[in-house]
Amino acid sequence: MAVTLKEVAARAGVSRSAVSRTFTAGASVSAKTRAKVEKAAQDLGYAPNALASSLTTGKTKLIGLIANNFHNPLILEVFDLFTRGLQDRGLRPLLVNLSDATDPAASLRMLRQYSVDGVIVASSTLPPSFSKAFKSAGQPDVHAFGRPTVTPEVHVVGIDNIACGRMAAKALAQRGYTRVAFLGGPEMATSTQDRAAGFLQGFKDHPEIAVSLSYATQYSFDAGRTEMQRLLAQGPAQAYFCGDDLLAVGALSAIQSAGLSSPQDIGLIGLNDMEMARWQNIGLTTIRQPVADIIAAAIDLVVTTIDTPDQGAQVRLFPCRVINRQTLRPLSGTT
Amino acid sequence: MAVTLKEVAARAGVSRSAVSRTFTAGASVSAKTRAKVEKAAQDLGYAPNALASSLTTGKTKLIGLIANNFHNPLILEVFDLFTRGLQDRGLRPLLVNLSDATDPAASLRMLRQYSVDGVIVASSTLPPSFSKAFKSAGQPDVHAFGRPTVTPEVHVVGIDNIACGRMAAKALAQRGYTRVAFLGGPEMATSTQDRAAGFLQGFKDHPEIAVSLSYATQYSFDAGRTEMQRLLAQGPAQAYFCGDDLLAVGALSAIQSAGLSSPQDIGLIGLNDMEMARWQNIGLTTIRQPVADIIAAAIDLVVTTIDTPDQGAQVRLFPCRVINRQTLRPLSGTT
DNA sequence: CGCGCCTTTGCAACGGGTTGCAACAATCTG
DNA sequence: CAGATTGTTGCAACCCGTTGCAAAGGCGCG
Repeated sequence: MAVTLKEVAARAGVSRSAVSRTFTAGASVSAKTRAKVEKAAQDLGYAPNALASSLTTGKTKLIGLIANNFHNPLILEVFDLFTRGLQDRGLRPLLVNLSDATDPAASLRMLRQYSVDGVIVASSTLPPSFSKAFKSAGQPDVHAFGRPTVTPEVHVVGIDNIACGRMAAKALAQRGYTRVAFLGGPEMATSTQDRAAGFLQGFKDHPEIAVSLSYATQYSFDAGRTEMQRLLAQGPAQAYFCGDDLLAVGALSAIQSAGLSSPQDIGLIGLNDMEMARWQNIGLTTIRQPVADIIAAAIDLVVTTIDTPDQGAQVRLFPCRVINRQTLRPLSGTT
Repeated sequence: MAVTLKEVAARAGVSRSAVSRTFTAGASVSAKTRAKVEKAAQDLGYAPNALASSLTTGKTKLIGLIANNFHNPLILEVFDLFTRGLQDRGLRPLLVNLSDATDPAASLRMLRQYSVDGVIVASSTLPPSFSKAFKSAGQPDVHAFGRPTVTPEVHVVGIDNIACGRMAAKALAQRGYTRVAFLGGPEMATSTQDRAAGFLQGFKDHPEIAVSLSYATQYSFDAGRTEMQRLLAQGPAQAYFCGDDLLAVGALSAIQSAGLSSPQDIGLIGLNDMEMARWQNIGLTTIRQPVADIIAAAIDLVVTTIDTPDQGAQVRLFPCRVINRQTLRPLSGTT
C-alpha cells in the first residue's frame, strides 16, 4: 500500500542508502542526487516510515501522555497545550487514559511496547511513585502537576501547592474572615494534602482565626456541591478555600441553591483558574496555575532528558497568583 | 535498553521463532516450550516490540484521533470515551490537534508515517472533504460528529443535525413562543448550517411564528455572550435555539448581566447536553447528543473497516432528545 | 516394529529503514 | 601533474520481529 524507500530508489536510479540519507538531516548527499531523490519521492508520494526507522535509530518521536482525570475542564487546556507543544517539536502524543487502572505496570509495559521516547504524566493526584516506576525502567519521564519533594527522584514540573495553601490563607486573613475552612479534594491526592498543609501553616500567626478542614470525595462539581450542602447543614464557615475550581463551583451552586450568595454569605476561593472561572455568571475568585508555563517546561524537560539522560531529577515550580473576581469580599485594608 | 526476542530465545534455549510464536495468538507451540519461554520472558521483563512486529504484520494498533476544538467541554467526554473504548480493544490513540492547520495533507502524511491502522475524525465543524482525503488514501477512517450525506463517501457517525433543528423548533412552538431565533456557531461549520436549516423547516407549518437567524463567530462562551449582547441591544426574540451548549451558556450570562433572566425574559435551548449543562447553577434546557453511542459506533466501524475494507461508506445516526431543565418555560399544553 | 500423519521446531528470508565501511570521485595542495 | 584531502556513494549488515517452508519429532495404528 505505502510507498517504500526501495521504490523511490529504483525510480531515482540510486541506492537505498542515498534515499535514506536524503531524508536524514545532516547526512552526506550531493545536491544532484538529493534533487533526483526528491523528485522521485514527490512523484510517488513517499514519506519515510517513522516506525521502521525507529528500529535502528531507537527514536520513535512518540511521547506517552498519561492522564487520569478526564472530567476536570482544566485538562482540556492541558491537552491542547501539550498536543500543540509536542507537535511543534515533531513529537506525537500517545494518549493513555488511566481512569480505570492506576497500576503503573500495565501502562509502563504498554508504552514500552510502543517504544515511546518519553513519558509525561499529567496528574495532580497520582503519587510520585507512579512516575518513578517509569524512571526506574529507564524511561525519560516528567511528572507535570506532580508533587515536588526535597530529594526528587523524578522530574516534577508544577506549582508549590503548599505555597498556594498559604496564599489562600493570606487572602482570607487579609479580608478579615475569622472562621475559615478548607474544602479539599480526595484526601489521598497529593495536591489536596499539600494545599491543606499550606493553608493551615498560613494561619499560624493568626490564632484569632478558626480553621477547619473537610474533604470532598473527588475533584468534581457534584462532590463539591454535596460537601458544601453537608457543611451548610451543620453551620458553615465564613469563607472556604476550595482545593480546586470545580469543587468551588459545586460549592457555589450549593450556596445558591440554599438561597444564600457568595461573597455576601459565604466567601469562596478556588484553585486553577480554569477557563470557566472567569465566565461572568460564575466569576470565581481563584488562584491561577500557570498551565502554559508548566506544560512548556514539561515538554522542555522531557526533550532534554531524552537527549541527555541521567542528569538528575529536577523540580521546576511556577508561581501562582490570586485572581480577584466576585466570590470573596473586597480587601479590608487592615491585615 | 529494552529486552529483545533474541535474548529471551537465548535464555530459554530455543529459537527466535519459538519465542515469537509464544507471543502470537494461534501459533503452534508446545506447552513445554511455551512454559520455558514464558519463564525466560518473565525473568527478563520482556515485552514484544509492537512497532517492529508491525513491520511484518502491517498492523500497528495505532488509531489516529483527530480533533480541532479543544475548548468545548464536550470534547472531554469524547476523549474519555474514545481512549477507554480504544484501550479496551487493545488499540492506542495517537492524538492530533488540528487547531492550527486544517490542511488534511499534513496530518495525513504524518499519520501515514506512523502507519496508523485507522483514523477517527472527531469534529462537528470539519467538512466531509477532510475525512474523504483519508479514505482516498486508503486509510480506514470514520468521521464522528460529521455531516451525513445522501451518498456518503466516508463513514459518518453522529446525529441528524437537521432533525435536531426541527426538534428545537418544535420545542419552542409547543411552548407558545411566537418570536424565536437561532443563535448559531460559525456559519461555515456544517453542524451550524444543518441545525439552522432544520430549525427553519420546523416552522414551515407555523406561519404565525417569526423566525430569525444569527451567528456567533465560534462555538465558545465568549462568542455566545457577545452575540447575545448584540441581540439584546437591538431587541431580542422571546426564545433562542443556540447551536451549542457553550453558546447557550454564554448567551445566558449575557442575559443575566443585562438584569434579565431565563426563562422569564428569554428562553434558551442548547444542544449537546455537556456535563455542566445540568449543573444546578446553569440548568440549561438542551438537546442531548448520545455521545457514548456515537463513539462506540465510531470505534466499531473503524475496527470493522480495518478488518474488512471496501465495504462501502455507512452513515449511522443516533436520535437526540430534549432534556428539560430551567431555561425554557413549561409546556403550554396547546400545540 | 514400521508406516503415515500431525504437530512442533528451526532456518532463512523478509518488512522498511539506517549506518559503518570501503571504494570511488572530485577537489585541493604543492 | 602526482599525491593528499574531502565529499559521495553503494554494499552489506543490522534493528526486532514474523512467517513460509522443510525437517524433525511425536503419535496412533495396523
